[in-house]
Amino acid sequence: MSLPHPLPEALVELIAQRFRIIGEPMRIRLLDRLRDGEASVHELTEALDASQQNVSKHLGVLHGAGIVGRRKDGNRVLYAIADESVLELCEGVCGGLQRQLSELNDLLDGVTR
Amino acid sequence: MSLPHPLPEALVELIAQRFRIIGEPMRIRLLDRLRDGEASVHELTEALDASQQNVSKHLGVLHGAGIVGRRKDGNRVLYAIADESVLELCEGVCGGLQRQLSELNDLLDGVTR
DNA sequence: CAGTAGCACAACTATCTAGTTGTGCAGTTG
DNA sequence: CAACTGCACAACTAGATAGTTGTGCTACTG
Repeated sequence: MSLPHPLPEALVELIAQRFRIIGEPMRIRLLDRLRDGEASVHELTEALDASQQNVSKHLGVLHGAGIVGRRKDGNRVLYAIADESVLELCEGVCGGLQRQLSELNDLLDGVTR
Repeated sequence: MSLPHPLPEALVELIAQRFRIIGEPMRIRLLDRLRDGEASVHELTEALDASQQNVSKHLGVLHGAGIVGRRKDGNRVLYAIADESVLELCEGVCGGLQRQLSELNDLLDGVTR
């Protein structure tokens, strides 16, 4: 376990902010789509059936946090995942939820027996 | 990589919600304190210099999400971490931030040379 | 070059939620 | 038993932010 203890306040804020950034369904959807590879705002707009301004806004947040990278190509801007560890965090959440589910299942099994 | 792709919408919402729950500094602080072991609302209130109602409220959210467990002891209620994977998520964030920092450092090194 | 496409920024609004104030119930104690 | 402690719930407010509307700049094209 490499997590400092007690957590310094600055780190608490950083960690919390990071979670808040990815605690938004639209941003997770964007990241999920970007797993297929680099995409333009326009492509993402169509893929997610959202407005261009909205997609651009969310991508701005992800870019500001260093989670996605961006490059220009003519009048298009292409985004790609820059920080894969964010997907690992999603995996971690899924793992944790799975664990909780199976614990619940064990409980329910105990009840029905 | 065990993360489903594409992510089902229900899973997107679950993941996002999970991140939002821990995207709150006070909740991270509570979890950090609970790393020392089980504690009552009163103890947590004093440790974090917050109001009892506020602490109780946040603990309620964490408990609802299965992140902390709770047991009664007389007129005291004791909380403990029930889902350690949440701390692993924090570690993951720290690891990711560290990676970003060192990439930035590499960039700055390149500039100063 | 005029018109079009692509994108990010500004301004606005509705919604959500953290923090606060107030309250009442359960448990403890003298 | 009355007074106190501990805690969770309700109600309220201020602030943050997602989504939307509007806009203007850059790049492309016929």
